[in-house]
Amino acid sequence: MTTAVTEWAAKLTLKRFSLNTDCCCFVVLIFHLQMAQDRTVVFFDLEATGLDTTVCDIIQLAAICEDKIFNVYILPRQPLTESAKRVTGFTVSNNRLFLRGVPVDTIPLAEALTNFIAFLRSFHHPVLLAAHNAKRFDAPVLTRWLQNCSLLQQFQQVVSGFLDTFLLSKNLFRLSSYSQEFMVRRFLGKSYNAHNAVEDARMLQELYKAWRPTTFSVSNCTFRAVRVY
DNA sequence: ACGCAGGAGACGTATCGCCT
DNA sequence: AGGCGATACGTCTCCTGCGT
Repeated sequence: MTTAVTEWAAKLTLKRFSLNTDCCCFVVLIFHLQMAQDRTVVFFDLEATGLDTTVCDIIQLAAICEDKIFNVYILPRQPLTESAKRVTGFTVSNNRLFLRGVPVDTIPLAEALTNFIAFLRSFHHPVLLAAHNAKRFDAPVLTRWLQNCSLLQQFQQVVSGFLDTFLLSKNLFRLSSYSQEFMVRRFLGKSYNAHNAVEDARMLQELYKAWRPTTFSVSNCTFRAVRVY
């Protein structure tokens, strides 16, 4: 806590703030620190039919916390974009989902999300969901589908917020690239099966452990699960 | 008071990079 | 490719200090 306040004070000296702004900063700081402390961090990743977060379908949803793993596949209603096929290795044929040509078992999306919430509920509350680029991609997509399936309220009872490890890494280090694949090579010295949701989540957990971020750093890159309209 | 130079801050715009 | 925050860069304005 002392370190965190020192970091904050150092940041404040960089700019001139009005009294009101200082007060607001302090309130926000306390709020975020409370959010970031005493929480279970669950690392997750999802693969989707494309990059457009407003329309894409979820194909794979995976999460990991220590050695507990969650992983499900969902048959999308819409075709994958060519780039999504190339990146993820998923294809759809005859109403079946294939991963690099091998068929995988799928379940309905609502069931997948319900099971996901049950998985999250098995941990000490509240849960912080961490993903790489969560703010721009994973969180909006997941939140949109939770709301579509009328599961957002249940989800919010378990999950207090999202942590974006992309923003976290940018706050912590000066690197030439902040892609997850690059950082796994840089910090863990290994290559892995990138763009497989389970492996992405697993590597993210290892990276997080290697980084050992302070509560303050984590709180800076944490945001609430927001209702999408 | 006036003109000038230099620094800091506020903007606007362009580019980069991340996710699938 | 689509979206968007972060970053870099250029320009403008304002303030301050200094010499005349």
